[in-house]
Amino acid sequence: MVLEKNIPQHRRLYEILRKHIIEGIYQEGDLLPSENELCQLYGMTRPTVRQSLSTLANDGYIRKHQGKGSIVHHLPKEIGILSVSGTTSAVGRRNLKTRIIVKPSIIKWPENFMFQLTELEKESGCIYLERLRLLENEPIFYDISFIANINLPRITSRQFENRSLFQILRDHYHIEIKGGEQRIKAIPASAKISSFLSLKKGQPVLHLERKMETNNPVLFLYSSIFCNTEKYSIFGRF
Amino acid sequence: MVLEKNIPQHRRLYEILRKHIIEGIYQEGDLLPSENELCQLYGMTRPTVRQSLSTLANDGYIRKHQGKGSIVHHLPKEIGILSVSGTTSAVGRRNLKTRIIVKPSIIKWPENFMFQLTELEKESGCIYLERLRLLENEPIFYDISFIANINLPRITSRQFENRSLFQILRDHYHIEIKGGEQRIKAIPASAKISSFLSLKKGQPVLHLERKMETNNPVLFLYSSIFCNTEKYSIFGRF
DNA sequence: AATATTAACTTGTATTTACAAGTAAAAAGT
DNA sequence: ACTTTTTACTTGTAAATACAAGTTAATATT
Repeated sequence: MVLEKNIPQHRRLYEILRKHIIEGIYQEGDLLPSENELCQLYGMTRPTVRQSLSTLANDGYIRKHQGKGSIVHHLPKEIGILSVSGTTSAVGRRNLKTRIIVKPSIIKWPENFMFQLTELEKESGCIYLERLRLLENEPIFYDISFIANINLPRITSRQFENRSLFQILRDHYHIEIKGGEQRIKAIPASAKISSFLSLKKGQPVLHLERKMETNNPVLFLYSSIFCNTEKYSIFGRF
Repeated sequence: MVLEKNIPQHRRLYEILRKHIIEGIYQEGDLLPSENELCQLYGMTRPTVRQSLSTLANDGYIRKHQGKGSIVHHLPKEIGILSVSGTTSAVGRRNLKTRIIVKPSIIKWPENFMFQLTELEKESGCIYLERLRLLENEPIFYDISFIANINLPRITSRQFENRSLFQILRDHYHIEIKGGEQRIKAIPASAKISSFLSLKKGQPVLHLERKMETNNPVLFLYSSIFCNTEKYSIFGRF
């Protein structure tokens, strides 16, 4: 859609190294080239290289050891969609399908919303949708999303099937997820959730309430996610 | 115990600002002094100040906006023990008590341990303990800990009551938590867990399996934690 | 052969300098 | 009164330089 040209050098190196790690060119336990070598290889100075490595370390791709070097950390082998350690959610994707259950529509915000809303958000109303996400053809997530209807023209008429919501927001509206917060609970599955996740009613389900920040300071994305964790676990780094 | 003298400047500023935020001297939404002002105030140069701010941003205490400044982010108001966003676990502590259920002892590692162990770990055996943690006098966490028995003399004879395990490790053995990973599941409470957490058997319980890395590259801490999330949620930033 | 020392690496910390890019308020123009 | 432009701030990126401190392997010593 839009070709980003002005990517900073440290970002560029970050992406290169990250890709190499994901693709297995650098494997778990491997030593990355030293900072000085990376400087030479990519024509940057050490502070710039160090910034890339620092971000990689923060995102859990490498660990740094003084005197030794940067060591590639093992990738999460479990399901990575909710890991949210990296900037994108591209960690080890499996066979993931998305099915729209409730098509996106503009509604009023629910009473007693799970997060505190700003006045601007309340006035704007929200875009609402429900999706079921299947992993290896098994229903694992039931995802209810709320997005404040701020500067998102024609969003309800877009194709959401088998495309990441985040991808649409990035490609069409230049919206990037910068961070967020979440609350996690274990709850008994309701009738609705249990049927979608093919569980017995009352079986334990993981419930996540998330608020995501974007590069637009007034725009947040909210999700209420129910997970069947009988087979898969949610994985996280810290 | 040991007085750390050689604290780097960026670390020092990080701790100062973090403390000010926690204590409410800087409140949510407030603008921190600009980078140049901080340079003057604390006699540092901008890269040094920026390193402090970068860490604060990473730990979720502030958000940075180009052209605007560093804005104090709201602190997690829920229970912070498992937030683990900061370097220490000092986020908003409430009335938290710890009760030892199984006193620390040295045992062999369980068969089929929840994480892959190194040969060194297997040989060393592990220190095992079980603790119940109460929040406002209600049992919330049941924590089963495993620590590889590597360079930890006399640890089984130490006082664990009402003292953080991490604190003991830091004060007596200079061990700091650097990061880690975890798997999260929702499971039905077993008879044992339900009785400790005063729940009905089969009620949903959050189960966390954690592996924590330390400043000693060969030493890891492991915990299997069961949480009663009826009243409190686990809070996390990303 | 075993131990201690040295040297050559590695990352960590810190200063100095410069310009780019985003934001907000003051100043100028209409 | 309103809009546009300028200005003065903010953070972001990047280079060049220096030394400290941890690690490892080669070297010298015992």
